[in-house]
Amino acid sequence: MSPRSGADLALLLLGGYRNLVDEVVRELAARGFPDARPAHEYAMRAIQAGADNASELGRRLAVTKQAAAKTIAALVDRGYVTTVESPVDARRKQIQLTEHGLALMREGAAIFDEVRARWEERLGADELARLETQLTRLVGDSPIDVNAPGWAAQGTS
Amino acid sequence: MSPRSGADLALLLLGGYRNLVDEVVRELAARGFPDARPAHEYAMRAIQAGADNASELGRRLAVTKQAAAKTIAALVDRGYVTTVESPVDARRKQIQLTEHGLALMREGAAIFDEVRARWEERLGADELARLETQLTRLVGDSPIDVNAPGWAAQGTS
DNA sequence: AAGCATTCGTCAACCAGGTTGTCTTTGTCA
DNA sequence: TGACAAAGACAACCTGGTTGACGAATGCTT
Repeated sequence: MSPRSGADLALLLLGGYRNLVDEVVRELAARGFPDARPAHEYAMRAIQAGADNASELGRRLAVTKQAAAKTIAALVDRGYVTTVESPVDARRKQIQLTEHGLALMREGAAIFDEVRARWEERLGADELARLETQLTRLVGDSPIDVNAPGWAAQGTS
Repeated sequence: MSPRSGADLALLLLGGYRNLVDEVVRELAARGFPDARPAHEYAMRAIQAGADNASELGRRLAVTKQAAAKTIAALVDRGYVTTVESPVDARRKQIQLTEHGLALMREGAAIFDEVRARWEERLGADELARLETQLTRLVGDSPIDVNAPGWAAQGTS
């Protein structure tokens, strides 16, 4: 039993991610956010955590500023984000979550946590915590750095 | 300490997958397969496991037959796969790995296993095995079904 | 044997989320 | 003041998918 090849491990990680994210997107659609995409969640988390322009957002998500600008355009389109001119730097276009954007974040976090709770039931709290700890040890050097002060304070309940 | 929100868990899974796959692609490039993409690995695993035409490949990878056909075209382009007319069904185009394709699979499996070995060093064999077991319990119902008789017999050493 | 439904592959158009490269505008600093 | 760095925008392109429409081959039923 058990996979135990490196390639299988990759498939497990990807599968876990997909299971989780697919469900969140599906649920978000059912709860009034039919146009939310996975990438939006992450971008908005980074914005909430302090990325207030395209270049900075790109840095935090480890993508180019052009890619970040496209994502921002999509978010503005959908009404999750607005841009305002920076009073201090005429080059900058500051971005902010709208009320609608904040509502999406609250709902998204709630769904993520519901899925996590189901996983906790399946594995037991200890085992899930252990799994997260070990994953953190493996992934500590990930380039995706969305978690900065600001996010945690938001509350995910 | 520790993340412990559902969204953080998603990021961990994605981060782990990316770390692993990025390294494999980078190493494959260094070892003579500069044109190998992550999707190729999975498609070729499915082919090796018995998917011998575009429609079947699509089913196993949980994508449309059109997407599978594009992947096959890319693999043929790169010399990893060849197609032959089916003797029994004139509609079918059978696909097979070439020698070059088999070489890629061997090298890819070896690299995956090297990374896994490094993770094992970092976590300890027990902890990594435990992590894989728990992930398997969470992901058992993944739609990606690449593992069928045929692959395991190939040997990944 | 005929007729119909299914399956296989393919074409075309499109989308999401990225990339590189080039450019203008604006800011900073020596 | 002049050189350089940084922000945003534009264009072209790539990968890996999607839908929809289709003809040709096959299989199933009557």
